Amino acid sequence: MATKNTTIRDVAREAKVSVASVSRVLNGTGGVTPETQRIVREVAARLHYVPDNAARSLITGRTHTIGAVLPDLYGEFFSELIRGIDLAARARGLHLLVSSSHDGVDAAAAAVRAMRGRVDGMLILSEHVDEKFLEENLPASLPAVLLDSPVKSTRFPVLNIDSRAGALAMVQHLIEKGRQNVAFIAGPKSNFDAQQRDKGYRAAMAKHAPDAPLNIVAGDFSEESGYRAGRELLAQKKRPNAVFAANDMMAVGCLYAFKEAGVDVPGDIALAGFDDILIARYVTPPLSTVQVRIADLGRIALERLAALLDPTDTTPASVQTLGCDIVVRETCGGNASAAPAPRKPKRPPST
Amino acid sequence: MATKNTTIRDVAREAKVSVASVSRVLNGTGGVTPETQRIVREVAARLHYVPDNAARSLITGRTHTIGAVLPDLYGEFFSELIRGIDLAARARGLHLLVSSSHDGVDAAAAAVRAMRGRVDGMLILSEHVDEKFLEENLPASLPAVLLDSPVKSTRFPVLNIDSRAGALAMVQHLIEKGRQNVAFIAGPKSNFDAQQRDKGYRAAMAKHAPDAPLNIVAGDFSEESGYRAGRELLAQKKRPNAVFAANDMMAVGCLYAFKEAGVDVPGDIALAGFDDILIARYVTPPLSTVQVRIADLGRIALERLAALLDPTDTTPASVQTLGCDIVVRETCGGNASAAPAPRKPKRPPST
DNA sequence: GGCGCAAACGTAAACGTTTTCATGGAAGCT
DNA sequence: AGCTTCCATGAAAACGTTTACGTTTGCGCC
Repeated sequence: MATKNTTIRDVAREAKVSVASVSRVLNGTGGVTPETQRIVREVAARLHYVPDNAARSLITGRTHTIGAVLPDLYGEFFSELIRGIDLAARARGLHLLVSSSHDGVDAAAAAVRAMRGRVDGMLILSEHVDEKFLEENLPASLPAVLLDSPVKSTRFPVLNIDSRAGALAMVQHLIEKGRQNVAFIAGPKSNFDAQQRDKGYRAAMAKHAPDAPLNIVAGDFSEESGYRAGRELLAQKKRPNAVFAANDMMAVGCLYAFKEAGVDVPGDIALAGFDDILIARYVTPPLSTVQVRIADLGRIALERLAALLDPTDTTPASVQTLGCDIVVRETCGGNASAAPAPRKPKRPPST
Repeated sequence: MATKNTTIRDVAREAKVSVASVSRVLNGTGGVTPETQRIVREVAARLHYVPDNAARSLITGRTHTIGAVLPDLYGEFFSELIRGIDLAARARGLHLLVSSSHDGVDAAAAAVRAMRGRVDGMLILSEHVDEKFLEENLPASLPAVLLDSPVKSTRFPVLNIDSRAGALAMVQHLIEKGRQNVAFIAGPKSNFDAQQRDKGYRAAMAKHAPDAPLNIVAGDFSEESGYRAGRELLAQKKRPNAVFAANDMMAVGCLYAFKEAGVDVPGDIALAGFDDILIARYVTPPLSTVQVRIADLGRIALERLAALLDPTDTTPASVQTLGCDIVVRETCGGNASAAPAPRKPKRPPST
């Protein structure tokens, strides 16, 4: 069990060459006779030799690993993001070190620092990260890409979802369907996306329904807060005829509040969410929402980071924004079919 | 940008002590005057010193990282599993290197080998892994825990979901509700869980409804295959009065097939799935299913692995099985309330 | 045949830690 | 006082690679 692992020296000895030659063969650096190569490879295979990554990293300064620092994420957003990152990383021969599940600026700082010497670059998604944070916690030489962040940095590329445009488009759609009185269920104040969606709502109202009153109720992205918001809206003297929730879970909560009160959706009140989570298409009636291509977000972020890793890269840091599309189902009075079409068959989870 | 990172030598020089002392202080090995400690810490903080993990790993042979090798997983199972693992890992000061998204035995082998020198142990969930595979691709000294696997090894602990018992309980429940003619929508032949659920179905039928015919239709865990299976069942001369699908997505597909055909669920046919994915409670009517505590699975697996990492550990390898509970909603003629209660507020995803 | 040159190969330094061992000095004991 | 014991500290080895540099070898050319 505790047998020593075979090292490059063992291979060298067995193959009757120097360690340098073994290294050259295995790395394809060239300058080795085909015959010698054959022998080395044969011996390496026979001894089950696998280079030790720690030693390799130490000398080369490269780990071929990138770190993903994420907040405490649940559900689809998380898995899709990781999937997008992992796929893109694999395509480039990079490994993925994930560090999720930490709220608080201290936890984030610890996570970032713990990656020193472990990764070549980082993908960071956290409310708590600003430029100062990065200056303090990131080694000067570590490239990083920020996801979904308000910071405008000259050093770090930022990749955002265009929440504002998505929200604007959806609210505009509702208004064009003849629902002027659009209410908005807001997300957490501190959340960047929530802020952007709020802005989108306001912009759409100002532009397309300037006479209608703004009607904003608080929420925190949870289903329960959506449910409460729904009841609150029903209690208003003048009920809105459309509700736009800052995310799908709140929209679902709101939907159940409406159902419970016997309010017809979309007959009495139209409803829309944001994110296009899986359940959006399974609630009754299926929920209109704004789709974010999360896996793409991960992929693009990783590609941006990979570019940074390449020393010949000269692309300046910039803020890039990923568009999102509205998907019209039934809750906003669209004309989709009654039963959702079976999803295109994806490879199923193993259980 | 490319400034050299500060090393332990820089700290030692600045603090006017030897590198040994700095190492001792920072690792809390003891044997250092409080005063010296103070100085070292102060200098280390001032210089933003962070130890290089590659060097540390090289000498200690420990990386404080565990690797998770997973197949190409989508959705909830994946994210919950990772979450469970990550949480438990963090609690132990371990990092998590994930390698998902690879089917095929070769990809799995490459993933496993690439982790040499990068991790202290591995969590492996893959159809393609058997004992021979591990012997060939795992360094002798690397501990590993297998998830959801049929292999019985003396060297590697295995952690399974008790799919068989869960399926048995659910089918038994359906029969006890008066539905003797339970049909089963099977999962992929090669999938271990699918096999276990099949066994559970057969066992329950044999024991509690020995006179009813077995009625098994094929599926592949996808919603679409569930939909097709549903239509197939409806076309039978003698329709079953209950359907148990090997996972929730197929149950949902089946449910839409029934809805489309105007079949009342659970009035005409009862329905149940397996996994308790999020959408199970949001379809109409809410789906009865078998709950798997996936995050727990991840947590327990990691704890098992962590125990293996401890050299004083003597626990022998064993096959451990994690129970699962049936959750009765409306599709099996249970008596749950009409609208699902809002879920207990979890921390919301960031978008 | 001597010369130079390039290709193949080997030697050893370097990477940044941890850890063993040696050393010096202070303190405790008789 | 002389002895041992113990503790804080430093010097240096070790971990397994890559790579700069030096050495050998083979070969063609004059």
